[in-house]
Amino acid sequence: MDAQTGTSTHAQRALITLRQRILSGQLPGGTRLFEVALAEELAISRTPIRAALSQLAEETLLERAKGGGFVVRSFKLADVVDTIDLRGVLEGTAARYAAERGADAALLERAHVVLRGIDAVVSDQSIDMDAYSALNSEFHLLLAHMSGSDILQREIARVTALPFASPSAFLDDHTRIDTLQKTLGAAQDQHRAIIDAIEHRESGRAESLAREHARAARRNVEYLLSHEAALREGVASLALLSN
Amino acid sequence: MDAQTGTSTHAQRALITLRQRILSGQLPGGTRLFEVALAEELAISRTPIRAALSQLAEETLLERAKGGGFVVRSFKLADVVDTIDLRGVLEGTAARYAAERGADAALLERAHVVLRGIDAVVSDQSIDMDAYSALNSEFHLLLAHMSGSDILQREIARVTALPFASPSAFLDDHTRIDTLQKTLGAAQDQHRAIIDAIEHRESGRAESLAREHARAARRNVEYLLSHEAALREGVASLALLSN
DNA sequence: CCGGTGGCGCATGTATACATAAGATGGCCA
DNA sequence: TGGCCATCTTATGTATACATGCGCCACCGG
Repeated sequence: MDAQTGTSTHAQRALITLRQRILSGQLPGGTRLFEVALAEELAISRTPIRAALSQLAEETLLERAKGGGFVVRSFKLADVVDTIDLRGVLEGTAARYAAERGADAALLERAHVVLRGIDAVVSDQSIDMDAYSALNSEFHLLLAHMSGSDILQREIARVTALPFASPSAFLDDHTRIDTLQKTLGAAQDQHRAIIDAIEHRESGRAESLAREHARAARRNVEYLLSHEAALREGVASLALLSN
Repeated sequence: MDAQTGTSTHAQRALITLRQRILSGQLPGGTRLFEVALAEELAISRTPIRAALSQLAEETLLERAKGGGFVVRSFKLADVVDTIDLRGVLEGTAARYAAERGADAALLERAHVVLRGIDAVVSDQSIDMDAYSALNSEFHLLLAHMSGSDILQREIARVTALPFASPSAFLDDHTRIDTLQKTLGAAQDQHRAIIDAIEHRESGRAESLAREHARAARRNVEYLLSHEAALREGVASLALLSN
């Protein structure tokens, strides 16, 4: 019905609208969301609004307030760093499991295909960031899958859902091409090393490498944040930060 | 209003009732929950039922079905083991952070008090399991708190919410006193070692110890499951398992 | 001037009627 | 006899009216 969003129900559209507003910082952390106000603004009834709010709470973007109601979750700078580190810990565990238990051959093969794809993108003169982002995301997805643990995979997906903890966060903020190429090249080296460790069943090495790989993303954030407004401006992934 | 459950709203009561049914295995994994049926049975309208179902989805006990509706999440045996291991990984990270960043003095002091309390309970002739359970839970809560990371603390709380991943799961299934006392004594040694490592800022040791501590719980589960029906019967924490 | 108390208003809780879409079912036709 | 289509059932989606409960503010009494 709704060609714009591709969804049919009011609740779905409200969910998408509100999520976008939270992620963009338009609804800052700590903001309380009132059902009636939202219902009037979106021109629908309270019922689909409540459904949307519930789902946003599942995504951890909202928290239930005491005595009912929802409040936009607020993220401090330390939370961003901790979440990225947490992703490193979880992906490290995934890599370790893959090495210990043995990764599925088809997944490993696909990983090599993805790695070659990233090579092609990075070596190109003008880097296609969308293509890189897609391939990078798939690599991290494959890594989680290789763990062979549904529980772990699910948990990684949860943490990764936060925009600043996504493997492909902070990719669109590199102004100079040479710096970007160097950064992506280093990340790619780590990708290769992780797969190599998994294939050689070196679980400790695999875990350490995956952790360190996330650490690079953390360094990137810390660099962005140390330069305050100048760089932080226009970094979409950080729009929902509190301070 | 409701003296039994101590809650006031219909949604709260429905939440408690349904959660109990899922955890007890009365509603097996894969069961689809129909709003109308539940509403009639609990003699309330669909609205509070939907509220309760949403909250159960937040607790990961329910999953949203394609095309709407909710299904009871099903846990395989491997999921139990993986979740306990995941707790170990997360608590290991908490212990490492505490060692690296330095734990709050008040929390450390409280931890020592708890450890002395556990000593008293364990050395007693007939062990007061409720007292042990409460102290053990508090110890693990303190550990998460010592990490100094809200993100990590929250994630540990999420994982720990599952009954079989709780630090105090599988405590009421020990028939012989001597075995129990030995088990709890070993766990207590690990508790002490973890705190010692944190106090001496030995982060690697702290992380390893916390992981191994969870591993003990995992061994306990694997033992229970290897003896099938005989032991598994009557272990409340495992009631919601699929097979 | 201060403290308590009453009421009022707002936000969520609840019930219910109606809309809609997807799946089950039965019959009909090839 | 098998497959397809219409229809009907059923479950969720949505709107709306009413209930409830809590907090705030003002007013009154000391």
